[in-house]
Amino acid sequence: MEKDTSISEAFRAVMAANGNIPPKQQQVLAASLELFAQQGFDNTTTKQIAEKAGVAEGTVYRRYKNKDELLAGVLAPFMTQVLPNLIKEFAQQVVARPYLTRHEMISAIVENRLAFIKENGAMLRVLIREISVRNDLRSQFITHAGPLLQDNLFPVLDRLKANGELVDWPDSRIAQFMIGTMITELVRAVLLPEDVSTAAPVIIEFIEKGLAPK
Amino acid sequence: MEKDTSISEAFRAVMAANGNIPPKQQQVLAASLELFAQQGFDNTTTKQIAEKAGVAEGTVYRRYKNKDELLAGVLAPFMTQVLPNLIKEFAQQVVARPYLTRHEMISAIVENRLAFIKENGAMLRVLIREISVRNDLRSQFITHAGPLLQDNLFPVLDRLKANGELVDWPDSRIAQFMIGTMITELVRAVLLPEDVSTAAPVIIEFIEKGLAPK
Amino acid sequence: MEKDTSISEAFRAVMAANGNIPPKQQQVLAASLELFAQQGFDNTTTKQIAEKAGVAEGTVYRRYKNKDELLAGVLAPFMTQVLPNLIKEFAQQVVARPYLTRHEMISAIVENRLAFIKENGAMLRVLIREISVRNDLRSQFITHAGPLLQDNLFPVLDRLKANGELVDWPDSRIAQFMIGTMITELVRAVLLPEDVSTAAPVIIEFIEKGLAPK
Amino acid sequence: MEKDTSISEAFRAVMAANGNIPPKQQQVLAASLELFAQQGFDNTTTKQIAEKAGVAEGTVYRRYKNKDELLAGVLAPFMTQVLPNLIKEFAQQVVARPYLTRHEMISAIVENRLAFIKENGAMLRVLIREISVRNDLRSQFITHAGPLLQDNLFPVLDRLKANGELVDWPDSRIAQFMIGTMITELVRAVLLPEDVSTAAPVIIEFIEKGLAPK
DNA sequence: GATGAATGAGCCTTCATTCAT
DNA sequence: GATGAATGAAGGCTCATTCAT
Repeated sequence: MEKDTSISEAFRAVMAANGNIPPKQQQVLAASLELFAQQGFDNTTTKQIAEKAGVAEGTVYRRYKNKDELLAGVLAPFMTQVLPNLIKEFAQQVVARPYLTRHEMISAIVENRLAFIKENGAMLRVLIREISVRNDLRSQFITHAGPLLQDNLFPVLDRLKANGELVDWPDSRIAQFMIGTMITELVRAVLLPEDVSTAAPVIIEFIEKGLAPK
Repeated sequence: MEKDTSISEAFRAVMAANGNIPPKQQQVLAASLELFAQQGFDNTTTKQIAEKAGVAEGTVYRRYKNKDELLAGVLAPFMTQVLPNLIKEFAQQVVARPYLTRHEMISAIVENRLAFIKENGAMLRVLIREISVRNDLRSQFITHAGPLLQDNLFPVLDRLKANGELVDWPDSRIAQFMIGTMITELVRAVLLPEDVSTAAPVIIEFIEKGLAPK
Repeated sequence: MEKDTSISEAFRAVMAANGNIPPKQQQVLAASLELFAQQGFDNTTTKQIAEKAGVAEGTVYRRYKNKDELLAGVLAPFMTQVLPNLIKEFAQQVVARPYLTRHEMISAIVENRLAFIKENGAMLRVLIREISVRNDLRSQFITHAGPLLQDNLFPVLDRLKANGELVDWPDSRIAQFMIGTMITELVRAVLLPEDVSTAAPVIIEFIEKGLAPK
Repeated sequence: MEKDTSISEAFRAVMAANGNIPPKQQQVLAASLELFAQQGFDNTTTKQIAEKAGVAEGTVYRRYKNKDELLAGVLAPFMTQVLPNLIKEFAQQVVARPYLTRHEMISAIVENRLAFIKENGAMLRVLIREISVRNDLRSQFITHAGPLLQDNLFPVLDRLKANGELVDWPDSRIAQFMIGTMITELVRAVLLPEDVSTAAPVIIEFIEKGLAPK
């Protein structure tokens, strides 16, 4: 289950799916992601990208008109493909079970989403870093992620609340705690890179107890 | 308790305490912090800083040899003064009570630390953003924050664990959940800036339940 | 007498005569002329030329080694074919008449040369613009046009002068005034594009009177 | 009366009048004009300008945000200062005389305007070259020069026409012939640079006869 | 012959930094 | 100490040109 940490499976899958992206441009995207994650967008030069991708600098600009569009090109597939698939996949696992318990739901989310988060850590780090400073990205993210949660996660939460399985807080708050707690694992990986303990069980327990009804 | 979202009380206190920082340089620091938080370090020019500070560009360089030192100058007081004071203040509130409950501890942390986080949101955002990309800052942060937690928070956690008040997880994990959950409030403020609901009680309840022993 | 403002009859005739120019290259030449006239040589990219010509960028380079040769390819037929034919044609109209009047000569020149100038305005504009900056083009032009005038126009002028029909100025000066006055019509067309008044009679009158003997 | 052909008196006067243009920026303007005239705007690099002006490349951008504004900076004083002064100066010479002859008027125009044209040849060449390709410049020129002629030259022409001194053509046409004929001297200077004969008398005679009433 | 992806030199421009006043 | 004009290294980007298919 351990994947190449620099370029995620999901990313590669997206690029493969987009069969029309020529290989050199895929190398450019992959190199960009890696460098953006390591050094930040602003500290990465197009020359570095070209070198790491093994292409000329001009090639970087064949598909992407400028550096900003390159960033968009790196993040867009994540927002429009990876994220939606992920959340819908979750919904499918869960929506069919009428008597879902809190534990089952949270396990379903955490267990393979956590692997996903670690696997896509680079992309997530770039996304989070740039969202904090780019209004266009922020609103794009809200536009994409908001409805996804609203349509796929919130109905499940409401059902659990109705069944007395879940504390009666607004859905947005519950999502904040669930997602937030998972993301702390990303931060932990940055601050304590040597730590490799499997965190999933602990995280599941923390969220599960934290979200129990009073 | 007065809030100034751009330049925090704590920041001003530090600068005032450092009586040897001349007023123009304080303006430079304040302008830098604000601009770094709004636009990011890399997207902020020294010209913008000079303008907002009401000084000439050359003046920015009197005390700070270069832009990197200016960033250090903005963040260092936070790391070396604000953060230590904050944690030690917490320790004093808590260390004297032999039969501290989990609820009391978490309330003590959340209640005024949350206000602090919001108040110093700008600084924290700059810190978090730059830590993710600057190794020097990251190790500096770990060097400073690690021992502080080790010395002031972890003993308290150990005592609560010994009293059966707290789940038996490693201290670092407990800290991760506590601090992480609080920081989700920062993120929430960025993504949903219009939301102003008081989150403290909910956060306390979530952490408290989440960290209860099985 | 059909006008096509973008690609002149004369130009097409030249290209047709040069039977060895393949059609794609003719399209390239035509597109180049049009774009050079509209935007200037330097502001025209080979990509634009390729697009307008409906060929691939590489095809532009099959016959013309580089962009400069393309410019030469556009202007050369004008200099070596069109211009000589034009002047010789004029000479034939005029040389046979021993008692040519000033009016007859100037009418002969202006009347259909003016149509020619307007028709080939694009080419002339490119030529004039680039001559002012390219020494090779300038000397090439002088080499071609100088003898043509010398051989075909100047003898006629001399005869008229001998007959007391023409003011006794150096031939080069007389040519300057005749050609210059006609070219003002080009400039007028650029500055006042909406104006379409027939200028020929006025121009003939102006030159005719201006060149009368004292 | 011979002036430095590269940087005209008028240009220097304008810059001196604009007392607020610092010397380095004047050097930049002068170098730009010279290079634009010699090589054309597009073939001149900012590096060349900086070198010729004896400044760093960055200095070129202190006053002018980009290369286009530099071109505007070179030409604007000509359009807004030099040209108006020139035409008004002419009007003063001529407007007071109720019984002005055609010869007097044309002499007044040609005699020192011709010197001016040669003196400012560089600027005029840049202006003419760029007007043919830049719509903004063209309309700016029309906006400036049109009314100037309308207000200062045309009334004089009308008076002469009323007095039977001038052929009855539209003012714009008369202006076209007068100005056009003078500008042929510029072209002649480009094509026959070695020729230094004084052309003024011949030009005056040509225009004067050409514009005589029938 | 034709294509168009790829190249990379070189351009315009920005901006952290210096230093004479 | 303060100023801000000047610097020049370095970055983003363009586009004429090449060449494998």
